[in-house]
Amino acid sequence: MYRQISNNGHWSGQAGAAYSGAIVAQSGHLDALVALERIGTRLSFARNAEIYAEGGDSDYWYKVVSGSVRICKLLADGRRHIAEFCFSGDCFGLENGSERIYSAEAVDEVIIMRYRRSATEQMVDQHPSLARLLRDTVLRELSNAHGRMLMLGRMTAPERVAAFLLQMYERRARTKVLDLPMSRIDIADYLGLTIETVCRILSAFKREEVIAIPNPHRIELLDRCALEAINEAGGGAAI
Amino acid sequence: MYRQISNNGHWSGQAGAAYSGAIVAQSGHLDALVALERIGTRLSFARNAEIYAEGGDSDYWYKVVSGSVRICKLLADGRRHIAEFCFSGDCFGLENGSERIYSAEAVDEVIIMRYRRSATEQMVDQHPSLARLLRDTVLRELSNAHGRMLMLGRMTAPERVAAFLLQMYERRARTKVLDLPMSRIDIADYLGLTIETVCRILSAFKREEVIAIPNPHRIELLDRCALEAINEAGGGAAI
DNA sequence: CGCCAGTTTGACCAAGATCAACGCAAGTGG
DNA sequence: CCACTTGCGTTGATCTTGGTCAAACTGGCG
Repeated sequence: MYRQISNNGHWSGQAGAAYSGAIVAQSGHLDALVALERIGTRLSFARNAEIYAEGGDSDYWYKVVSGSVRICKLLADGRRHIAEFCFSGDCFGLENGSERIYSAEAVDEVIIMRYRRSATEQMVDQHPSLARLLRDTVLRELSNAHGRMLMLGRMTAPERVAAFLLQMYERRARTKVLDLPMSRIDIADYLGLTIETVCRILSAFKREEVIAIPNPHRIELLDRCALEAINEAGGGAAI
Repeated sequence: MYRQISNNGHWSGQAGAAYSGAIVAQSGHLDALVALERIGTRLSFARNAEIYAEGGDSDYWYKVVSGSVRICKLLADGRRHIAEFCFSGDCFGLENGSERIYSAEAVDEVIIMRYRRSATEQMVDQHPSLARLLRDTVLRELSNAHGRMLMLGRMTAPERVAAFLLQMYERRARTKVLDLPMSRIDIADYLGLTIETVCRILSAFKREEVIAIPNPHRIELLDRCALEAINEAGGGAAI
């Protein structure tokens, strides 16, 4: 049961103009976005630093500029669940209630934009297009969540790992060589498996020459079709 | 498959149940709601009828007036997954893409309101408050989905069944006597278990006098604290 | 070099799935 | 009215997947 979290992250105060991903990509609503940009603050966090804690106030929402973030929850008896990984361009921390149900942690070195919720609320009322943009972001998240529910509820361990690899392929670089910033424990807690099972299945895939594992954080997809076949059996990739 | 009852439903229909009235409950935006009402159509469906099919167009979204709806997906090899049960007041079919990823079916006799998406889109731009209302609805759904993910990924079978019973208690009548409109198979597919496991665990709860089962569709919560204790161990109820 | 965190592998175990039979109440048709 | 069917639900016996426990391996670093 080793699972420590190192010291805290640090700010780098200045408001920056870092553009990538979810909201910006599908825009065409530039004035609203520029205004949104103006109310954001740029922050940076060290590996394993806590971005916000379970139980804290949800006064802000965030957008990843670079690096990876995990949204997770630790149960009383040590079981952990990772609800989502967020990569550059992804939004997180958009919540309904006033209190965080999950915490957010930096998987590696992370830079994010932080937006005050109240300020966004006002802007959203003035810019219907921004409202729709935000709503679509949330709807996409909801659709992802449904895919993950299907995975956790009805897919076997190999199907889950295959789906995970394909998902990472789609969401990160669409290249044969996949670099995974997160640890095996993170992957296990994301897939609802144990670290040993994840290892064994990756090893099995390696044995079957479906993937290669030059080092633990780098996986090469040698035979993506094989992975897709495994995943297809379970109803298609989540996400 | 469905018959149209009358062109216009009425929102006041079933104010009441705790969880219900997603949109209505927190309103106070009457003009927008009345306008929304005007673009809705009231429909009714027979038990097990399909409200919309996987793969169909997502031109509409819906709100349950009475009865229960299941949002589900059938995999190629027969595995089935139920993403959500919707009871009176709940919205469903709000989606991002143009195509349905899940189907919706009537669990029992159901009456629903149907809203055209395009019409809603226009209204939403004119009524910022409605936009926020809709977004909050989706955010609540997202939060529920996260709870379910935790359950499917990290909770044991007894924890899931306990969580399910408590959830039904909260969402339907908050009375000792719980009537469950759905079948055991529906429950199993919702919890990511098999029908046999659900039966066995319900029987175990009955043996321990935590619940009584006067008939398959009626369960009495004799000892809600015991259920809560079981559920707590797994990180608290989903929803 | 030895230590430490993370990863991998093996042996064994148990939760839950699968397979099979039976119960039971609501139709249905003779 | 009574056999017969049909669709759930329940229970038992057995099997499999993935979890648990334990030990070995690897690469980085003081």
